[in-house]
Amino acid sequence: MSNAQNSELASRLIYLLKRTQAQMENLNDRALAPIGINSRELAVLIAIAGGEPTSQQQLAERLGVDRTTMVALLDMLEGKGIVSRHPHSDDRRRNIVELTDKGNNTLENGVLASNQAEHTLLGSLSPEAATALRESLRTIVNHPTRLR
Amino acid sequence: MSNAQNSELASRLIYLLKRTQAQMENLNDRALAPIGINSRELAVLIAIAGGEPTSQQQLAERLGVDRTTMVALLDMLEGKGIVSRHPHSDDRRRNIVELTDKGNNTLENGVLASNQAEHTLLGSLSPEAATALRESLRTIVNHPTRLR
DNA sequence: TGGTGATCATCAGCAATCCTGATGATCACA
DNA sequence: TGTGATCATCAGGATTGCTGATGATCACCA
Repeated sequence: MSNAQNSELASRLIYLLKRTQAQMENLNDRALAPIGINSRELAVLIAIAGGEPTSQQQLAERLGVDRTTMVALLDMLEGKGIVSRHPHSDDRRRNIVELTDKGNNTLENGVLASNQAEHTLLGSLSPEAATALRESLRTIVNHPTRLR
Repeated sequence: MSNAQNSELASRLIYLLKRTQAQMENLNDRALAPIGINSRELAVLIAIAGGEPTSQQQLAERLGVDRTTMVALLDMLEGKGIVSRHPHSDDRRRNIVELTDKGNNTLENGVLASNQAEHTLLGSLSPEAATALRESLRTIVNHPTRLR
């Protein structure tokens, strides 16, 4: 059995990725709970803050979620007073999504909490291995094998 | 802005892991489709083959899925004639889950297809980086930060 | 022998997530 | 002016996950 480890569950990438992602999400959710948001919502805040004010659809594409999912996500965040929707002055089909003052505050605290969660997840790796992991994932995500 | 990249979405581990996992699952599902199973089902087959014949609950724990989810998963696989359930002779509360002949065949072809999918996912990494990625994920999964 | 509590597989039900396909409002452009 | 495209939204279905209950079976002990 030359490459028997390849047929073991603990070596399958699909298994390792799913487990690691679930662990990261769990750590994130617990770190963010005191702030009143979850992992998904923090991602939305980062996406809003990290670029030009854009329409909901562009925001959804940045995040990799469906456009209809973004509606519910923003409904929730707007209900918490964290984001605001305004019709675009030049194109009233679009909504400009912005962070409120409270939203900026939540984003700042959320990023700090999430950094801590990442640190916990990577605790068993050397700093070099942790950096390499992040960079490898970036490479994979930025080098998408056309999925359609 | 010393570590501004840390507040960008493309550097967040939660984002990178979710995207990478989704890509892996997509590649796997497409590679496995001709065989008649999906990623989750292949994982079940590997878990069954990779250890002692066990109860459904032990199997569920190996895989990291809920015990009630395993019921539906096995219903599907049994319907396809890939696994079989037999009451344990010494403890008739338990079901012994085994691969049928067809199941062993499906497992073999499935692993080959999944290897190909992994190769595609890792195509943009050097062989060393790919190995390091897999090992780092193994380390994280095997070093669980107690999640409860 | 009988009784008590634990374990197993299963099921019903609920919540979260994702996607498809529609709708009405608005825009671009000929 | 009108035709087709784009935007946000909504309704609905499919998938997945979990909680709690059920009936069968077991371990253990009085």
